[in-house]
Amino acid sequence: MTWELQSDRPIYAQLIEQIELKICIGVFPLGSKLPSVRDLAKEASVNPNTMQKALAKLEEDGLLYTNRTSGRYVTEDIQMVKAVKRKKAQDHIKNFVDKMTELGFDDKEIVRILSSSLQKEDTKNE
Amino acid sequence: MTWELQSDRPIYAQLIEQIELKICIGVFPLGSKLPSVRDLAKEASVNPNTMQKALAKLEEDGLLYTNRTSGRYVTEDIQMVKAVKRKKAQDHIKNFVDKMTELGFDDKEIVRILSSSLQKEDTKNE
DNA sequence: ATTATTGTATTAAGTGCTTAATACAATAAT
DNA sequence: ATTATTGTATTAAGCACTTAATACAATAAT
Repeated sequence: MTWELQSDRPIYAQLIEQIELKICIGVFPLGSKLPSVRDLAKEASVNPNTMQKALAKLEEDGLLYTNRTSGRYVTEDIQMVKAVKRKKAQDHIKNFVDKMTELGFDDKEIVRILSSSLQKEDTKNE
Repeated sequence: MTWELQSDRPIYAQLIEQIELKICIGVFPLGSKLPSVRDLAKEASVNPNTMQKALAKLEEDGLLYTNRTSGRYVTEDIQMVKAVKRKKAQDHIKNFVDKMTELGFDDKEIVRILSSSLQKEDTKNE
């Protein structure tokens, strides 16, 4: 997985989400050391200040911590990471259901449409 | 339904989405006359210029048309409106599936989690 | 004919985000 | 001891978005 940044939302907010995701799925493992701010910024093709802004927020949330000049590390609190993953999934679900409900679909229709949509995807590789 | 604007994305983009939605679900019926730019801006608590920017884009897309000083109207092309609704639903589905897949859920899990999530909502009113 | 309403355009100011270019203190590496 | 790397902070500039205050032409309403 790489960095995918769009121009229609603040970059720092997208960085926060994507770093959270990388932690959740193990690209940045529990307790591991992160690349430096400057290296991460290069990787993502953003200004170091922008990356720093994102990292500061994640640190504030407890997902990262800093050893002054040794570098930045991912939390070792597995419960915290699991909670983040759970919250992300629930947010996606709520957002999806809200949007589909706005459009006029009821719960049964939402499940049916999603299922048939995934069904179609399956058949593409058969 | 009213206007729900957040500060983390351009307002004009949110206006476009919400006006499209209002057309899709009949708040602004096919062929009907829209309130004036100034009135819509008041309703949504935004600057007339911002509302104008959104309306201009919708007109460019063909969803609205203008009679120079008589006002602005919703298209009478029901197929176009249906297509917009279909696309919106598909976009929501793709976005949801992509996000959940990123998090590590496979197709079956996605359907199962969504179903059980909606199930829980049901039981709240029983 | 006059007035009010329509969409549209322009200019100026303020805000938040991003980049660029530095700089500094702490400490790991040599 | 010296050097390189770390996170962090500051200042200036540019950009897009938003608001505010106007103004204008066309035409519906009176």
